[in-house]
Amino acid sequence: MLDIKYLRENFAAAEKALATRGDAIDLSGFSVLDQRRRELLSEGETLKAEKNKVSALIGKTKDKSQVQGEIARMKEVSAQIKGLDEQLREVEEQLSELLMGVPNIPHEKTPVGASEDDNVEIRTWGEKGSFGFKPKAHWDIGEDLGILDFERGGKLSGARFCVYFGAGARLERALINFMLDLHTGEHGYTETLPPFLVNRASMTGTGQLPKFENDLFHTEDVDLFLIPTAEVPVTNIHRDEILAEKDLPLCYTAYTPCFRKEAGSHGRDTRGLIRQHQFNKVELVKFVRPEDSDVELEKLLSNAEKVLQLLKLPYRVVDLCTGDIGFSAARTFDIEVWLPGQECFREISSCSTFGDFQARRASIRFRREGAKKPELVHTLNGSGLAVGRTLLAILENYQQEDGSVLVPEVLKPYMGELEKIKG
RNA sequence: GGAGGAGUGGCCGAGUGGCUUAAGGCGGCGGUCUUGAAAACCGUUGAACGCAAGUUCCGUGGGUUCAAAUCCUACCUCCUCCGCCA
Repeated sequence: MLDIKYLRENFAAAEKALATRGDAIDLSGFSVLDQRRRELLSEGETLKAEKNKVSALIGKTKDKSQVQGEIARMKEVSAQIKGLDEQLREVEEQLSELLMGVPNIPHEKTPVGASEDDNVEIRTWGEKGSFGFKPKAHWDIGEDLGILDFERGGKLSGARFCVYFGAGARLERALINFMLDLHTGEHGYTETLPPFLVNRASMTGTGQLPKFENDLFHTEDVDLFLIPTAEVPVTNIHRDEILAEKDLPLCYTAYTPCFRKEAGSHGRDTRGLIRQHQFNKVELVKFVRPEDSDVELEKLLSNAEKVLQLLKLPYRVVDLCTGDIGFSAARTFDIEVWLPGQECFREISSCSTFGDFQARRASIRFRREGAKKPELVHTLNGSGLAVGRTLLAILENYQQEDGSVLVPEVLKPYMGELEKIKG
């Protein structure tokens, strides 16, 4: 959510900045609602002050017959207050609906652009391997080795589900443990294991609701949602809290499965592990002081890159433009891994800063040493990494001509020292 | 799922319609004393909105009343017991 005061005082600038996102954002109702709200508030509060004063007087008067006139008048005033409060509630609801639907203002460093074609590649790492044969796509490698079974995934659940077997299942588990150990052991993150189902308030806090309910799986008998990313439960850990400055930055990592409807992507990436309704991810989440958020984003990004470097998987980093960043994000770097089987780079991590956008929605604040007033924190998060996509990148990059797949050096301890996955 | 009980400030906890501007304690912060510390003593200590006066917040939403932490109501959460269960 944007700062209502900022919007009031910098309306034109905000509108202009939001326009760089591309899609039309209607802020036209804001000024009228904002002004109406303040009028109702002031009118109601004047009456409440009067009511409080006279009620106290009535309370002090022993002989109530002397104050019958006041009592009758206050009855009238109470009714007026009730009416004003009702109007205020309606105006605030409309205002909140408007504000909750407005995306974040892009960071000043976010490149301006209309679509993903305007994203800026900022670096590449590693050598694309040269194969003496035509590299296969991971769905063929996985099925040939008997470690991925998309057909049975379909039988059990439907399209975009998969069953892992044997060394494939173990490789997924190895990657989760490897990533968590790296981030907790080397990068200073605290491991958390949050709920995979969350309530409406949590989804609203991070920005999935109210706008993107269609993308979420929802439970029928109780009003809960399956998390689309660990960002949601982990960021909401500190919802409605005031943190101590000395505890910042707070850095958490979490493994969770993620559930996405992928509404609107019918026909895209239908084969393989790229776009599943359920996938595993190790997430990194930070709560930081505003002045530290740019530096912390760089660190977060390098923490995610480290995973690919240790796995020796080639990748590039892309600075997303204003037209391509997500609803809540102010700035986003995507890490894209090289997939030789498909001869393209595919997103494997998305590292974002949200500024105070999520913190305001979720009311996550901190108090500076010695300060009286709390301030909003900045929140950041990034994948470190998407596990299914990492597994498929390993299959494609480590495949051998005979159809086997070498196990990356750093994963061997997690794979019982297995050297190679064979059919 | 059934039967009871309970939700008050950072924490504990008093408060059963107006004298609550939420007692008291703990913790935090500042001070006195001290070479320094501890102890003791004194003071101070929530948030939101509003230019301000002021208003609101005692789990959440409704209601009763001139007046609600307090009464009614629905919901949520936690605790105890029973049942079921990994």
